[in-house]
Amino acid sequence: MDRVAVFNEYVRQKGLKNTSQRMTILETFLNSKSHYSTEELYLKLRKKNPKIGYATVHRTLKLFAECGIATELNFGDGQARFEPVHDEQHHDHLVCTRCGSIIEFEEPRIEVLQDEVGRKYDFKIESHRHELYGVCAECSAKKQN
Amino acid sequence: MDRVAVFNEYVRQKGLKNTSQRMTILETFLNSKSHYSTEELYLKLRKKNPKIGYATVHRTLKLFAECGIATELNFGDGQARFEPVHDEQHHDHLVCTRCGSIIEFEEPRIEVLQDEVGRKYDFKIESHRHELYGVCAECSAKKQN
DNA sequence: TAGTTTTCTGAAAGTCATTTTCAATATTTA
DNA sequence: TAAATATTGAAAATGACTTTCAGAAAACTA
Repeated sequence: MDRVAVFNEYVRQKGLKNTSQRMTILETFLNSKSHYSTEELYLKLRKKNPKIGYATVHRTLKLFAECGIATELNFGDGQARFEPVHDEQHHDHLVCTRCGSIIEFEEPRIEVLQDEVGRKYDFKIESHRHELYGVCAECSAKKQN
Repeated sequence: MDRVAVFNEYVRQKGLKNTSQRMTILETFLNSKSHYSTEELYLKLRKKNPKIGYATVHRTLKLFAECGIATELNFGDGQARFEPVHDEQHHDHLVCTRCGSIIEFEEPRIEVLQDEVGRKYDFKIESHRHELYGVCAECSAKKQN
């Protein structure tokens, strides 16, 4: 079931309504680069439809996260970011503290060790955050300021 | 060099001043349980000195993080938390989403894999965040609500 | 399909943690 | 000790997010 279908099903089951705004936001969200903040997506959406409100974008992104087609991220810059959930393997992020670029990485062996930690503490892991902050290859190559 | 000395040295080198507020905050911070939010530490400090201001507590905690004797944490509850840096091995956190309790864990093998990820992407890792969210043993044992 | 019910929307106001401002105060330097 | 400079606390400002509310839109019902 694709993500649009998942969303429609969620809306139906919850007795919510399927509005044109929600469809526009969903479409734009799914076709965007990952890791948009609410603000960024809002600005992008305004170009398509200048009347769309920030609150609606925000509420809709929350709704996406709720129904499992988006993941909320937070890289410590004080703005929530959202990325579409994809079918591929789970990934975490490298965040460049110079240019803000975000690289996704997968490391199944870390996931295994995480589960091990959970078992050790009798802790039921439901989610995790794992981010590596530093300087990306491009920024390292540039002259130091 | 202990953490008080590190702080004094930092203050000296930067041409800052060593005030009684900073000393009180440092002392209280180092002798507290980890993971205090600014608000929590502020309330605790007010009992010692009711005239101390929130802004001063906040500024001083930032200063501690700056000079390396505190780590700023953020567990997604919208409040920054700080913990004193200790000499022991680096640790990360298990955060219970029911009761808010925080368990520290160490897993050197994860650190090794992290470094490997960094090398793979030619990324200079400076810091990281790794948090596992879920239900702690105590909350699991309690009746479900 | 028209009427009814319910949810949505966008603008504006509110919230909350954090950050800044600024005049008074304290520390450090000369 | 005076002069220079940094710090403090209260209050105001900021900024991301959240709520409110009246009008608009969607879904249900007869």
